[in-house]
Amino acid sequence: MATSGIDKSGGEGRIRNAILIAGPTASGKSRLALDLAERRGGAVVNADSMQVYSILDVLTARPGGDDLRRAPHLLYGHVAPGVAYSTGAWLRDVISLADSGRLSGSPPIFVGGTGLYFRALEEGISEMPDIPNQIRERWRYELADKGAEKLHRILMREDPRAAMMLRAGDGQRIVRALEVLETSGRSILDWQAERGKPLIDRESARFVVIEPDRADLVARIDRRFDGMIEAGALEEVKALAALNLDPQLPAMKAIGVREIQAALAGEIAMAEAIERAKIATRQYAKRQSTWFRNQLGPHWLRIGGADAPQARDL
RNA sequence: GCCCAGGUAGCUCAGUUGGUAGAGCAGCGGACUGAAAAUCCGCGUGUCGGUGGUUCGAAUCCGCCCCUGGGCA
Repeated sequence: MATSGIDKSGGEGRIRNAILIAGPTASGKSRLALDLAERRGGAVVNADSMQVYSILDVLTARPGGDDLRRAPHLLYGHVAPGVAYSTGAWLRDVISLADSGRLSGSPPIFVGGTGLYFRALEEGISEMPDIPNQIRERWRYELADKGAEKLHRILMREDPRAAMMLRAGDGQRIVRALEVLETSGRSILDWQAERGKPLIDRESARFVVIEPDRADLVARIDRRFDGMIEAGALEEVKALAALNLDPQLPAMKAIGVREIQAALAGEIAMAEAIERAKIATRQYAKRQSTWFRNQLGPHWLRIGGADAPQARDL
């Protein structure tokens, strides 16, 4: 019998009967997940890198109010914006949930737009060491100071195999390779070769990705952002700004934060800020769609088109 | 009505003395192994307002017309 729960007997996928729902921003995936959770009695688990942050209630379109009463929501808004969260941290949080038994009994529904999180769920992630803050800060400073090409040359000298896998302009990944090498004395390629263990049991899981019509999605994005402004996005950005956080932190890069801050500072008109945020959201949705189209395997059920996805279809 | 400044890519504009055009933004496609709402790579998508003329050749020069903005009436 295929009971829901955690398989601790080892190896393959400890989370059974999971339902994974991926989709670009504003595609209606949260609603779909909630409908499913109500029908099946499962918990909704966030798989979105920005909805984990508190304060950013409106701008990340995080479920709230009634939604939270209709079904349990896990890993939403549980991280302070001053924390530099990561894929690895998210995976650890999922493991804790699984170990605590909160994902058993009914199908856990993972929903979000962060492709890398779904990959980590499906394939696991290798256990690289945490990078000491001092090392991390130094390489980021070097990047800002000297530029990606210069760091790429350093990596070419220290770890030529890793350097050749990366573009000379891709500062973020170059820094990652350098800090892992310095911290562990091992190439990031060697770490990456040690695939982690899948967290979900593949056989009992269901994989769904929403692929909305592009023009339709653009219209939804515009409408939704206007709604965010009405729902208090400005106050939210003010509250975030009051924390005086490093603008490099992930939470500070949520779409709309930079744009609205610029408008509040009088650098640009609010209408301009809104337009820019809508554009940034469109571009983000496009990157998500590209990922889902090309990175998700054939076992993912692709739904969408003109009709809004319905829970009863699954 | 007259004078001036403009009409070139979806938008804002560049285009030297004539040789059928190019930047930024937008858009499109792609990559992605611990910042992923991040980071990076690739691609010009065009009746050069219209029409007649000069010329081997016109976005570039000339005439007329249309449109937009400003000024004078």
